[in-house]
Amino acid sequence: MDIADFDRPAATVAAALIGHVLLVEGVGGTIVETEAYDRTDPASHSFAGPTRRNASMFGPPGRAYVYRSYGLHWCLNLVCESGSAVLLRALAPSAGLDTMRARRGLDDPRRLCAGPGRLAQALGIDASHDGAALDRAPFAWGPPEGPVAVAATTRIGITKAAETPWRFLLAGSPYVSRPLPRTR
DNA sequence: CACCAGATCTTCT
DNA sequence: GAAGATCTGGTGG
Repeated sequence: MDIADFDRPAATVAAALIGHVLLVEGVGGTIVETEAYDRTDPASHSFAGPTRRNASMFGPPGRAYVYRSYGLHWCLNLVCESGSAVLLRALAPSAGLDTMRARRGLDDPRRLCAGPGRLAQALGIDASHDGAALDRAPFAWGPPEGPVAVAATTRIGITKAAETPWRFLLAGSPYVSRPLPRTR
């Protein structure tokens, strides 16, 4: 991902990010699950306009938006077009496994980064990263290594706009927080 | 595996 | 003062 690529609709960026490698201080892996949120979306923190918490969502694209979830967890978003962002929900861990295991207090690689709170904990993300530029340290990026099969489905944990298919997955990945719903 | 309660706190109404 | 873009550990099939 080039920094300029973030200045597009969140759903476009969310799909394009699948398969890229994200590292924070050299720790991370391949992005396998994302969700998009934008200004016109009732489920988005930005829906009601700028506030103290969501200020980063209305700042320049290509930066981080970090918020506290349920008073317990940090969640990492990547800011796109003004008022929109992509929530990182899961990685396939590939770098700094020992660091992630220590931060998470468990071994199972499938559970190290499967979920927004878990991912942020494994990467050492907290409020100090809010507003940080994504094209310099501690962040580093790598392109997909081959063809990427992206699947789209509904988002998780929301009550408004629950039917909007803005959750993107690396098809078949065992590292997602929840599998693609069964079709029939 | 499914369901549920509890933890914990910032933000906005 | 209520509501969360969640996670974990418990219980019961």
